[in-house]
Amino acid sequence: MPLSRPSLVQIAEQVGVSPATVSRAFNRPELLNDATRERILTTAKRLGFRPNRVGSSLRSGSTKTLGLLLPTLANPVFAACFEGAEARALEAGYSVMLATTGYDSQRERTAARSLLDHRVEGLILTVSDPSASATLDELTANDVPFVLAYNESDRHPFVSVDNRAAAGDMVEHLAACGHRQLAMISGPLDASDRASKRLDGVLDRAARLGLPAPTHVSMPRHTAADRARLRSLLSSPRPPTALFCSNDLLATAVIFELAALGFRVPRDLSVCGFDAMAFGALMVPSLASVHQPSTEIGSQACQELLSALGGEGSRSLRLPHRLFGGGTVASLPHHAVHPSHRYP
Amino acid sequence: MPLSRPSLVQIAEQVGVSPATVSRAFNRPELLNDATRERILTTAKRLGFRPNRVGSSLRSGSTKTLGLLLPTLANPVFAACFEGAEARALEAGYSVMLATTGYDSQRERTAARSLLDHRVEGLILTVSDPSASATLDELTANDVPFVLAYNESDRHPFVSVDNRAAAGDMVEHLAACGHRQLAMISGPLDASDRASKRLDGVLDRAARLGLPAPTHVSMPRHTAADRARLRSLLSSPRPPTALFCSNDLLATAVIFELAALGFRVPRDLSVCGFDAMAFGALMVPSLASVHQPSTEIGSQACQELLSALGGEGSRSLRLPHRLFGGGTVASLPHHAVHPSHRYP
DNA sequence: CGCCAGACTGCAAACGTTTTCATCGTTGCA
DNA sequence: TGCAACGATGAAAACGTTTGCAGTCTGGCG
Repeated sequence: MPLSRPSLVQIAEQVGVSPATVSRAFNRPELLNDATRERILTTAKRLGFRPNRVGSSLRSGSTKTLGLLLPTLANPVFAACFEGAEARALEAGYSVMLATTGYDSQRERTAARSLLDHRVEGLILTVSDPSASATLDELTANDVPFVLAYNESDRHPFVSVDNRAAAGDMVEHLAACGHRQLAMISGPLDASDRASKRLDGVLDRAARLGLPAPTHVSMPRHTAADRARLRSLLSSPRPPTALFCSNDLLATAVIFELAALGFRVPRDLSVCGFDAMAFGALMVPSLASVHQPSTEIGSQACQELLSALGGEGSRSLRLPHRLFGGGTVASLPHHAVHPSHRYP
Repeated sequence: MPLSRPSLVQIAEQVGVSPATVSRAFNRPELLNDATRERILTTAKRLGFRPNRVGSSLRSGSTKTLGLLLPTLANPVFAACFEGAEARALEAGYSVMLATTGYDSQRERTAARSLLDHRVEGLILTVSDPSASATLDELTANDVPFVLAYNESDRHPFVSVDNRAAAGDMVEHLAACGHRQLAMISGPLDASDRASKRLDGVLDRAARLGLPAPTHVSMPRHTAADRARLRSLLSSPRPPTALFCSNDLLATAVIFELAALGFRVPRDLSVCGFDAMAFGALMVPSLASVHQPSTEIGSQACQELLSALGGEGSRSLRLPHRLFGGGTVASLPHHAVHPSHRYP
């Protein structure tokens, strides 16, 4: 029952060997005589010794720790990302230090600094705008390896889906269901490049399909729907028949507010989201959405970071997305829908 | 553009003072002559110096880091707990190291060990069974301060709601709505003492109210509903009219499976959950549930841990729960409901 | 003038490891 | 027999801080 955990040297004294030998018993066991190794290991266990990573990190210069910097865990997408990254890190013998930013670029910087102060060896992070991020500049200047998650960038390694294409696919689905007048609903665009890319994808694909230009409504927060803005959108001269929300949390909030405004989904209006969180599939009606593989985004980002640390450099990855048709999108009855446009 | 970040001594050399003085410039600025302090701080900034916490931790014996050990972040309850704890820790100048256990007591132990190896100064954790947990024993033996979150225990400090009472209150609500034959649905009881306490609460309160003894069905996982078990429950001689699920995720899954079995909620069957995750309020119909203040559980647990570290000892706290009536629970029409039993 | 307090700073020893280099037997082989 | 090579271990110097102690200098006061 050791009051303060024993150190290497205490074990060394007990066993009657040098500290170096004890260290080797844990790190390079094959170097030791079987007998000594056993002797060391047993007394170590008896005294409840575990090597102090602080000392080890200081001397070796490696903390075996990765930093993870995400907007919020309230969005299950990021929670899954963490779990993916954590699992992969664990396999590689790394630990993970998590910090959240609340979509705030100020906190983004201070949190990143804090992680660096702890001497994490690299970072996985999601930033507001990777093309103009003080945090990323700082990381680059300090030669800290990092991999972006969810962000897309042509200057930095990232792991994400192809947000443009994914949003486009959803537009295609909506069009196939007979919708022509679309609206995109998002949070503040400057706090999420994902939302921007998705909006681009929506506009682009709509144009390509010959639909009238979708309108865009920006909500004050990423996950809450403002009733007034919603009302004014729907009372415009040519109101949309389908609302594409930039994430599932927002989509759910929108559906809720629509109910309050007297609109029923999907009878009066179709709604879809993005992320395909597990929850959406259980909603009644189920939420139409585009699935992005968050756990894999986390684990792959971790994988890329690890190989960067291993000196192999890291690629950027666009993982496949998948369209989830759902009950919240209805086919407009008065439109003939070409069979090839149907989704399962 | 420093290739490897400079150290205290480099700054000291640059400025022409001793390392001790540089250290003081950051930790005890009031001890220094204003001029020297300024000189140090500016060159430190110029060279991009930030004190290395590894060295600092080693020497001072304090890492200013807390460990957080939770079952899974896939449950928003725990995600919120993290955010609460993180925020409080940040205020106190602490960082947080998070690890998840997946409800697995094996991983529970190894993850706790890993956190201790990092020399976290204390732990906030949720275990399967606090009354028989090898992990807790180990923590106690090593004199590591810790606070349980969500668990209740008479041997260890904890922060939670009163699960028994909370579950009881929901039973009361159901009874007030005219339900008499209840069923409790949970995951494996041995992996969650919360579920056990809630079941106790249900049985106890039902007995007290003179209801027939509720049946209990255990699902293989905490968040997934097994269709077969559900079917057999509902085809029993006296099927329940209301299902109390031990958490909201499970409740949602149950509602989904019920739909597949042809039951509509709440017309054919009432369903309620526990946790009152934000999401449930947005469901249509909204999910009846018992709210537990997860963010506060996290921040208060952190608070208690901090005061334990400060030597003040830590209390156990039962935070107030709150009943959320919701659309998934219907009043049985053929029952007169006493007005005093109504909930807002 | 002498002395002391106080303000400021430096010296050097830790903290718990890892790792290079050296040491010392032993063994294999010519 | 001599020598190289090898296996097993130790000595000691780092890694970047913090901190008790001691030192220097200044000014104030008797």
